[in-house]
Amino acid sequence: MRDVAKFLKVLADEARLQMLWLLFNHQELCVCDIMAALGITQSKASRHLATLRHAGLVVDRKAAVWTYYSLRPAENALERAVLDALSGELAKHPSSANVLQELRTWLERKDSIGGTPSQACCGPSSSQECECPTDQGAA
Amino acid sequence: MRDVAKFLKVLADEARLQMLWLLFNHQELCVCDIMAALGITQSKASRHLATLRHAGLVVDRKAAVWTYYSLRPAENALERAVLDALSGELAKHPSSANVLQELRTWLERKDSIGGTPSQACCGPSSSQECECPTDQGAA
DNA sequence: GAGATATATTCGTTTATCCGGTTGTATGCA
DNA sequence: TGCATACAACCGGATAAACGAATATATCTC
Repeated sequence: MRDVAKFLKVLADEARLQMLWLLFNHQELCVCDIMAALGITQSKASRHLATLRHAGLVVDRKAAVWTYYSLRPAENALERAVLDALSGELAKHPSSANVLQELRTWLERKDSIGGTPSQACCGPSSSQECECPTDQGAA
Repeated sequence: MRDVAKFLKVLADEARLQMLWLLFNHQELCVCDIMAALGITQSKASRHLATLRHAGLVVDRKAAVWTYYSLRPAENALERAVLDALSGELAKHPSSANVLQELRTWLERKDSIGGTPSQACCGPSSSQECECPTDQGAA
């Protein structure tokens, strides 16, 4: 009973739900993708992803400097049913489309540069946590 | 998205899961039934039931001094799916049988007295929060 | 090896949650 | 009217969660 509560507690957080939603729709994402899509700090992204990993909901795969996260197939009936219901429910929410759009914009930008997120910054959209120091310092 | 997290947060507590489990199996219960079955304080029972009520998961019906709680039919697909999965999952847990047994023992005792919980105390089982002052003070 | 990058982890603080004990309120009864 | 009961609501205090900032670690590049 306690482990059921613990499992639900992992899901009962908006940031983690958003991350799962992204992974429902995108197979595999690295931490910086999630940071960019959700407009959150690196610290927050990494911490919540660790929580999901410890709960067995996602797995990580390290490739060079990047850590890619993806969903892990549900192990028991409860998990399967809840995640299934969640993916259906989140699809209806207006903010879900937004974060997916943010993610796609980010991925395009990243891709157009050549795969290194450090230079994919400074775009016209989502300039929340993503500051462009060159405009101020180097000009 | 935030309301989904909030909904899950309501479920993510062992005491509240136990209460739902009791109501999955017993249609309508008053606060004192739940206290007795779970061996918790009145304060705790009332608080968690209020949380479930505010979330729309249960409804209360007042009859004289008693407040009877029962499940409220799920309103949306997520709620329905999650509660359904929960009821199936909790049935598998060993502790679930225990609390149901405690509840039945309590209900029998209560019934044999005549419906007033205040006198149904002092039995051989589950004497956790249920002290019997007559043994000490009035003998 | 130095420097840059992507991610993880630690730290101190703030905020939320949960709890038992107490008090408030309404009902029933003598 | 006064007391007991059933429950709700409030009140500190304790525990847990979440946060941003800073630091640590590992990998790549030059």
